Amino acid sequence: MNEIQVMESKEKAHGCKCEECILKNLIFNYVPDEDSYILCNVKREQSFKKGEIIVKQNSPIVDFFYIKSGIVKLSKVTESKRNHIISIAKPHDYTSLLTVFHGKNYAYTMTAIEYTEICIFPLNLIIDLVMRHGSFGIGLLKKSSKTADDIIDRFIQNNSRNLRGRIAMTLLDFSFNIYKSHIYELPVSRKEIAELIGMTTENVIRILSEFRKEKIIKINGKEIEIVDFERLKMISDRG
Amino acid sequence: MNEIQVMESKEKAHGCKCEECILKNLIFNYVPDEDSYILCNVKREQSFKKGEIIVKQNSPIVDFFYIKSGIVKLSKVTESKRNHIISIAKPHDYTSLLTVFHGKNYAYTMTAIEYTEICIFPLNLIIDLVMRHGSFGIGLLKKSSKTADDIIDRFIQNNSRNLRGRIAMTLLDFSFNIYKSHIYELPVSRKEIAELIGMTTENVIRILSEFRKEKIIKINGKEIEIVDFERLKMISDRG
DNA sequence: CGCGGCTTTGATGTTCATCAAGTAAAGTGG
DNA sequence: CCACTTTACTTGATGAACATCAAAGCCGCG
Repeated sequence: MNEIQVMESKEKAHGCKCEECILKNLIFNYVPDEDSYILCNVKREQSFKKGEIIVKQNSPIVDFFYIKSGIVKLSKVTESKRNHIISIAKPHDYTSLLTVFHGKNYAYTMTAIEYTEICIFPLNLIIDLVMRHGSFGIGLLKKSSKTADDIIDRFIQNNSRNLRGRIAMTLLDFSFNIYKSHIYELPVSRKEIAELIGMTTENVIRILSEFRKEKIIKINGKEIEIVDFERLKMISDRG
Repeated sequence: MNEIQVMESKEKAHGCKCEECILKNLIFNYVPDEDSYILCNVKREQSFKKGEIIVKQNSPIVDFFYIKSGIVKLSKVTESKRNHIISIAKPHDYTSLLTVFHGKNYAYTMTAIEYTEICIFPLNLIIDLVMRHGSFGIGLLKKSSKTADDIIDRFIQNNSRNLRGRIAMTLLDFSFNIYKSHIYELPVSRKEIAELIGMTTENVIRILSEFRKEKIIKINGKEIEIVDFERLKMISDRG
């Protein structure tokens, strides 16, 4: 038995490699060993390059997605053909909870905006597990209601700000909740920011330039550095 | 045994009076008889007059609410002291699903905007039932994800319309989804409409007046009559 | 190399919030 | 029940915020 074989055998014994990652997460805490074993054996793992579509709006729901690593955007086109970004999700953060339980087709398109690894489970299996383990259902309910509340909250926050406030909020959001750094590479285009916070691309650019001229941020293509954190926070709060 | 006593005895046998109403509803289908009996005995029913607060934002979560009859608004004040209406809920339509499973305090204030009857269950009981009946969990997940998706959708719809479009959408929404009539009494003030669709009270009034002058609707205080349905629909779609 | 998508800046006009001021309606306390 | 206060409703005028249009540079990709 070489080293790789030993490792593979260990993985089998524990169910699967991402067990630690999954167990850390709220949801999968609740399933007993023998079932998490099934869960692991049935799941398939798939990776997506920046820009690749994970699943398309309106395609029939068959799977349940879990973000293992990377960053994903959820978007939707309305009848008026306008594209809207609903949310930007990070690992463990969003797990395709919305829609899958009540709809026939996915309501949102999921796109990788960085290299992303997704764990894919047949929805039937998830439902079956909820049927057999109420506590798992509670876990999903918690996660799902949190996700929804967060999205709704972002909409309200967004709507009660002017454009400068929205951009400031978005920059701070990336800094705090995704990259945990005052300097980072924007994973989205100016156009996508516009679609996320409901304004035009031109004004996104214009306001980013304003912030640069006011020495609040430094811009280098997609790289953003927050220089004057206090002022950015103030603009986000007052705006 | 007089008639009333006979009826009361029948109710006990079935659990409780609203059993039919509850069973019609998605959620409570999934609980077996003996448990729905508990559910009925523990629940308390309470009625609220127009304008009365059912539960306040930030108060600790203890109960799970179910709208038996009436109309309810969900609202929230942001740090900037602005009030936002998240949703207007009708019977069976919304059951305080958001937040209750993940939060410690209610995220939204619930207010009766018409005479409303609410069934109140201790949240612990609901959680206990999900633990014991996975299918009930599925029911709640369905309902909760539907509710969230609807709210998110309304936000997107709203944000992609100009003010005339928003007002048109709102009037049609009341007509179709709540009153199922082309003539109805608005249950909310102009100010509340403004808080629901994110604009100023003055402009709500202004645009309602415009619609009146353009003979699209008739207004008599709170009474709205949709006269030119086609044009209203067009304004809602194009706006 | 050229095409399409992304980015940038400027000019222009529309949409909408804000301010102001007045009427009507609905509570409130004596 | 009436005077009083407050809240809801209404219209107009003004300016600010924002979308739209236009034009040009940039970059990656076939």
